[in-house]
Amino acid sequence: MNNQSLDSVVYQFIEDAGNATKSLGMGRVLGQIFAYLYFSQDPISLADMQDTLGISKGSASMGVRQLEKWGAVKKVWVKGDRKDYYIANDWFGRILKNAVMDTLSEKMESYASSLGSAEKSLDDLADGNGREKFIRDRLKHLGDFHDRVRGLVKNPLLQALFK
Amino acid sequence: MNNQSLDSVVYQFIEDAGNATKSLGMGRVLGQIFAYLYFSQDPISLADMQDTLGISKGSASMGVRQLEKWGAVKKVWVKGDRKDYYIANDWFGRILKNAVMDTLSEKMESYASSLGSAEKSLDDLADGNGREKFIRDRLKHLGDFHDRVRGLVKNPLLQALFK
DNA sequence: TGTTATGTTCAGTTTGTACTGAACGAAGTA
DNA sequence: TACTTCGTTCAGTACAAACTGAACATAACA
Repeated sequence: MNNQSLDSVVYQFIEDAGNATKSLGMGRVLGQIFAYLYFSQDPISLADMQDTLGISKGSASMGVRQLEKWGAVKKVWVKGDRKDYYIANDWFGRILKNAVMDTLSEKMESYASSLGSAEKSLDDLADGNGREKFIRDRLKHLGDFHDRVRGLVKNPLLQALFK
Repeated sequence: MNNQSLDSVVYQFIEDAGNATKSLGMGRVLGQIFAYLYFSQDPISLADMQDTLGISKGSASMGVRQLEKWGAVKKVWVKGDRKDYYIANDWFGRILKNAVMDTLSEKMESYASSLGSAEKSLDDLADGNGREKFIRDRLKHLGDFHDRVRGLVKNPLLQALFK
């Protein structure tokens, strides 16, 4: 019932959040920073993060910038202080959507490019024999699926679920 | 228009697929194996994979097992040969769903467990002061989001999109 | 203008993970 | 029963990604 045991609950959660983001391939510090801000009533400076989380200056700076890019945290001004302060955003649907889009959309482009150049190469050496036909069909089937996933992302039904 | 240039198209695609799965955090060999099988008309043995992809025995064995688990490849018997042969499944919707579920569902459980133990700890030291109330509220909000994501996965609407 | 306080960058280091390959097990063959 | 052929396992290795921290950039202040 004192602040220290309250802190220990928060610290535990920060650790869990760090493990979560790490296991998702986003690095440990992202989860740690966000959890720290999310359970803090007051804005937090980069120096606070370094001290509390035991991370380097560079990690704090880069981590917070990544989170800002996804709309997970917001910079706020504290009167009479030159430091940058941050608070957590709590609109998780939006945050998740931004993060997923950011990490996936450029990959989708890259896949489309691979598919396209494979098709083009096939066209150049078309001879209509059995194996070429087979490969062309499979490529087509894969391309169709790619398009469906692409459309799925823009599906208003799915968009609504993130509200 | 000969088999060699056809091969080079396929090899290029295998490389791209390997890069894709790697950048998604699934390891390079999964993409390579699947692409190889997907563009092969005949069943492929583990030895074939080692030779063609230049990977180790262990990688071929473990990779193919992972893909089998997700329903991405299927074991087939070739008459008069003791080796295991594999072919690619082409129902991508099902494969993607299986893979996502497999990698995400246990994580979701783990998150639920973190949330639960944090709530329990809070209950034990409840004093109703400002900070404890704040943390409890944020925890509740996070738990609600977790439940919504959980429900989203089972949403028949979303399920249908994977058909 | 010099000094202090802060944020950013990136080369170097650490850490974690995918992959390797030798040893083993299992199951067929002679 | 000994030998051969495959598939599996897992300790060790190699490699890539995350993190560090010192050097630098920027801006406030005296």
